[in-house]
Order: sequence, then C-alpha cells, then structure tokens
Amino acid sequence: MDIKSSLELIFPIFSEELITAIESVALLKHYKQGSDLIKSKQYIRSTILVLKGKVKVYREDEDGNEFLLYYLLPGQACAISMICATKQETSEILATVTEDAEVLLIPLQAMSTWATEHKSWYTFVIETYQQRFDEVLQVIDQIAFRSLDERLEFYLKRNAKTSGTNIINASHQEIAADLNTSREVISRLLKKMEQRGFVKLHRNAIEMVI
Amino acid sequence: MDIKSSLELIFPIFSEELITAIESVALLKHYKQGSDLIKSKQYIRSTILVLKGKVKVYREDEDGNEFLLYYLLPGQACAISMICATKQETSEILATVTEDAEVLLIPLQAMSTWATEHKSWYTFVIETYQQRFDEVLQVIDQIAFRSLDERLEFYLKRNAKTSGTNIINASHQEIAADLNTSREVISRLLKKMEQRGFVKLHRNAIEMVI
DNA sequence: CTAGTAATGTGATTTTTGTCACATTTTAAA
DNA sequence: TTTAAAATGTGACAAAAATCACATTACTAG
Repeated sequence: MDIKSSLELIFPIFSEELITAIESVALLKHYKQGSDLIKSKQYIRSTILVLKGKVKVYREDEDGNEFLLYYLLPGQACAISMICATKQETSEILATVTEDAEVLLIPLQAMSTWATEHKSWYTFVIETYQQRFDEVLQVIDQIAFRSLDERLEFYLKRNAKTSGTNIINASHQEIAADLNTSREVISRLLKKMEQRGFVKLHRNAIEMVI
Repeated sequence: MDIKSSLELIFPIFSEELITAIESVALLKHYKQGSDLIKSKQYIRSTILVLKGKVKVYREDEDGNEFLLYYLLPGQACAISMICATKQETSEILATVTEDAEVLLIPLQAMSTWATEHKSWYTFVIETYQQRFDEVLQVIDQIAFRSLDERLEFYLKRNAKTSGTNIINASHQEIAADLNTSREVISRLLKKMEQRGFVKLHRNAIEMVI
C-alpha cells in the first residue's frame, strides 16, 4: 500500500492537504522486531508516526536500567519524541520494536509549520500529548501506589490488550526489565498467579486465563 | 493590579488580543494557603492559570493516598486540568494551595476556540504540555529508579528551588504524604541527612545547608 | 500557666523486594 | 545427537521500607 492510502486509513483525522504534506517530507522506514527505533542519549530530529507493528517506549537511567512507559500502535505517535525534538535535547528514552514496524519520520521543521497550517495536525498533536500524559499518569499510579504483584497483573493485562490476544510473548527476564525488578521475583509472582488459576505459564509465553 | 497588567507581566508570550480575550471570559479567584483548588473526583470545567502564589498538584488513589506530581508557579498552567477539562472526565488529581494564590479560571470552551484563533495560546498550551510531561517523567525516574533517601533529597531540592529559599516549611508528616510513605521513615532519613551535615532540622522546617 | 495537641524520636518487628547461588528444563545450533 | 545457551525453578539470605508502640519535645489555646 502507498503512503497516502495508509495514512488515510490509519490516521483518519488527517486532512487531505496534510496527508499530501506528509507524503512530501516524511521518510518511510521499516524496522525489524527487536531493533531500536530510538536510542538513549541520541539527538532526536524527527517525530515518529506508526503505520504498522508495535513499539515499546522506555525510560532509561544512567546505569542502563529500563522502565516501560507505553506501547505505540498504528495510528499513534510518540509524544516524547515530539518533546525531545522540539527541545533539541538528547533523549533519555529508548524505543524498541516488538512487532515488525513501519513508521514515518516527520522532520522537526515540518511539525512546527504544520501546527499553524493544518488544524488536523494541531489537533493530532494535542490529542497525542493528552493520551500519553494520561498513560504516564497511570504508570505513576502503579509505581506509587501498587505493590509488585498488582503491577505485574496490570502489566500483563495491558500487554494482552495492546496485542489483542490473551497470550503475552515475553520471557520473565523481559518482564522484569520492563518493571525494573529482578527475574527471580517475576518468576515467583507468576508461579503464584498460576496457582491461583489466573495464568498458565509456557516458555516465553504467559497465557491469561479468561 | 488589574488582570490585564498582571497577564502582560506574568505571561509575556500572550498576544495583546489574547489578553483581551482572557480578560473578557476568565474568572479571577483568590485562594488561601491550605485550601483546595481541585478536589479528586470533581468534574473540571476550566483550566487554571496561576498569577500569584504556589500550588501543589497531586495524584490520589482510591484509598486516599497522595503523591506529589509538581508545583504550579505564577506564569504556569495545570496541564492535567487541561486534559481533564477536554476529556470531560472526573479528575484523579488534587491541587492545594501552599502559598496564598491568585488564579484565573479559563472555561473549557474558550480554550478550544483560542487554540485556532490565537497562535500564542496554542504555543502556550503546547509548551505547558511539554514542560509538565517532562516533569512527570522526572517523577517516574525518581520512583522507578531511586531509593527513598535519594527521592527525599530530590524532593527537598525541588521544594527549595520552587520557593526560592533554602528552608522547606513542612512537617515530616507532610513530606511523607507527598512521597507516599510513612512519617517515621522520613524522620529517620532526615536525621541521617542531618548527621551527614546536609540539612538542619527545625520544627515544621528543614534548612538545607549550602 | 497549664492542658492538650501536634510534631518528632526511637526501638522492635514484619513485610516486601532484591540478591546470590545453584539446579533443572527447554530449545536451537553445530 | 550432542552440546551450548536460554529460560525457568527454588532455597537461603540481605536490604529496604512499612508498621506498631510508645516516649519525648514543642507549641498553642484557654
């Protein structure tokens, strides 16, 4: 499918003219599962629109610890890359592809001109900020108020929801990294959840029961 | 001082016309220290521009636990109230006045019309989202990666910075609430910090050394 | 001035989470 | 098919933080 048709389908709020504008400046890129879209300490010069696949956005600290913020799905954009792009600062975030992805890179300059020229772009940017802000607040709720077992449950549910299945394909190690804890702790908590009949455990996969 | 002069001084990026527009619809309100600006579970119909004073913005969970997100100072707006206002949902946030405050309440409707009519409003909204997003990410860094003693240090420094002094006027109880932990823990950590010569402890006040 | 409340100090104990040190199991590659 | 690597299981222990149970010290209102 060409960029125009993709955009019309996946970003229905974009106006005809905006889509034409995007077509003329955006760079279409394909990323394989497991590859990095944004690396920490990197200058970000463009924002990311996801056309296909699934992207995980992380926060990273100086010691290389990671912490999952949210997923990006088709039709979504990375609010943080917008912020970093605008501020011309290096990112403290990290984005990796969890399902083969197709993304459009929008140069910073285009973003700011479109803001005034295309109402649908402006609306999209505002909505993106709002949605991500909301998600990030939910993350804060989790780490501020919840114990690890509750957070794990939230994590599994969110993961299942974004991938549309009741199977989470991840190793305990990966989950531990996403929640910034250790593998053993996750293994033990998952075992308990299995005993309570909440999940079934497989290698590299967790099946949500019901 | 009248609203117009205040706005010109405190929100220099606002255009002449925008200021006129604000004057005609905004509601000026005074709040005493300790009063609530936004209560949890409340419908928010307007966003808040701070002219004077200092406002604390919290997240609250079902059990009434609190968690400090950020401070609002003159010239700033509450991004979260913008989001709640737009989404017409009840807030899960709480804003209390820590220094006698003067604020302008901007009705939701005005916000959306201004977005297209006044470039300086649009810019302000975007900047507000960006700034708050950034702050909220810093909060995540703290709770995700830091231990309580480091978080306390960060808290004290941030508090001192926003109030422009090296004295933090707060009881151990208050600090504990802001960080969602218990008073005893904070008392003990502060004692340790005092022993290390980092602070001096007074009743209802903590003095940062250097 | 004094009674009562708010703020702080502190030991003892429990709970939660993290760490270490391996064993066992599963899978993929040579 | 062997073998190396990855994933998972598990006990023992350490550390961080939360909780409980009070004592002590300031303030403040009457």
